[in-house]
Amino acid sequence: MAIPQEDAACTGKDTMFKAAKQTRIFQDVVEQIQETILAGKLMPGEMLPSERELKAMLQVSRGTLREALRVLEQKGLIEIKLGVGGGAVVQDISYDQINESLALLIRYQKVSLQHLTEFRVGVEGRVSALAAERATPADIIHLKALLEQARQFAEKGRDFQKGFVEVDKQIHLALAQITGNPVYLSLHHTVHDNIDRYYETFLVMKKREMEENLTDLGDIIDAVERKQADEARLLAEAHVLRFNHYMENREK
Amino acid sequence: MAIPQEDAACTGKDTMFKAAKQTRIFQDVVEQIQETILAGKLMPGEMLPSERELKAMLQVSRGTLREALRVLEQKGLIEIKLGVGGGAVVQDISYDQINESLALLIRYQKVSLQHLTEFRVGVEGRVSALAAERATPADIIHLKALLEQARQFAEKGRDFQKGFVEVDKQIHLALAQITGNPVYLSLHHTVHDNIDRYYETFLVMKKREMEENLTDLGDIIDAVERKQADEARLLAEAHVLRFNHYMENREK
DNA sequence: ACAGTTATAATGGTTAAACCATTATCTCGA
DNA sequence: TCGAGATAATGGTTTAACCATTATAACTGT
Repeated sequence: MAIPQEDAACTGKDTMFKAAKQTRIFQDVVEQIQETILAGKLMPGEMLPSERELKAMLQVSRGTLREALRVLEQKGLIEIKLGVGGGAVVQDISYDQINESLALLIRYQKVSLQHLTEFRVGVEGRVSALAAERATPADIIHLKALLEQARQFAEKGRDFQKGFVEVDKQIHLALAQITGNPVYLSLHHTVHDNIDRYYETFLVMKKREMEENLTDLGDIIDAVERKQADEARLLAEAHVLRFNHYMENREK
Repeated sequence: MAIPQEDAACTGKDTMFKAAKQTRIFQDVVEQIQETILAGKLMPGEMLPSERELKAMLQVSRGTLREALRVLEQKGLIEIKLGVGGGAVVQDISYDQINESLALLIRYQKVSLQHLTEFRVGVEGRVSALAAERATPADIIHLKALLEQARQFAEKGRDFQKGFVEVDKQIHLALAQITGNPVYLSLHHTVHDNIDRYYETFLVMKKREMEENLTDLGDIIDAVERKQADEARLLAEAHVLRFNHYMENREK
């Protein structure tokens, strides 16, 4: 089922009419190049013509063309390389743009850690439940391998906290992948790119807490293996809350 | 609890070092202006100096300055107005940028309607559960007023489908607001800006289906009023699924 | 023949000055 | 008083030149 597309310029509601004439030529250039990329005529990794060629093709000045390229770069559609053989390279879509948007929301202080954590509780719960319904035997093997890595970090004690936290993250990533839903994958990156700086600053886990957390993860994976969606959801929710709790306790 | 901030330029992981010297002057201009805005020295609605003044203040050429302004505009931090008294106006943060990012993901065909709906099921379930825990008497009154509007549309029949769907959306928005978590508010807008075009294209509800849906909404609001979080969650999940079902049935 | 060095040229980054298009405001006349 | 036109400030565009970076070619010494 294909999603009905719409001119990317108007993502809002009043799509009935667009401005009769937009005086901004660079916008037109942005749209032309963007459509070319999104239509698949330019694949990730391929290069656009050089600025001097493009300006001739599009019949605009170099300044105008460069303003258009800045917009496309900011959208994450292209990346510019310097020097001979340089130029605009088409990028594969990534989470960077969404992440930066959320980062701006945070910096505008519309979103606090508490908000982000509360949201994460819901997402991880849902992800774990879906994973429980969909995990293949191969997925379970992968999860258990990650769990074993986590166990080794945990038993080595607090000096290996960083490694432990990293594996913890990978387990949640693996669960998101098991859902097969790219929205959860995107959110995983977005949330962690914006929440990890916290962990690096405030999170300090004792060995006992790592083991506690390890038990959480083991229980979640166990519930997933037994395909107990609701149980997995509740365990994951509690796990995220507990994880966050370590941080809040340290802070004061 | 304040979120530890980080240079906006590097949202990624390897924040240990940044490029020793970035040759791009306009990036520096972007950062200077962005920091000024995010630090609150320029509030939404206020204007930046004119391009000719700015270029003098920043000691850069107008072309370079304009490339920086294009980036800031694309980030949603400023908006440019034409004519006398025109210029760059600082914008309040909005969901537009996140929405556009998601729209790009969809157009890159990484996200389908099925994915989006599945995600929405989880979110609306969680939102309803949180709303059940937090709704004030005033919130309940507001919800019931919206429900009454929906009832009136439903009883007038299919010619008022558009109005009915609109009120349905407002109810979900109200629930998101009750959670008090701006992340859910942002997601509501993002999901709907990207899913509504579907409804406009494929959704056709008979009077009976509208009444069915009305019952759903009534049950959810009832569960919220009785503070039955789990019940509200299950009802909301079923509601979104059913809503989506109307569309899929029509499509074939 | 090879390795290291230098020169070349293509490409993005920047500057400057001029002109065009839009629009708020002022001025003037009916 | 009000409308029409003039004025000027502001963003949008063009041009042409130069700077900075870098892949490649040419060169040079061993």
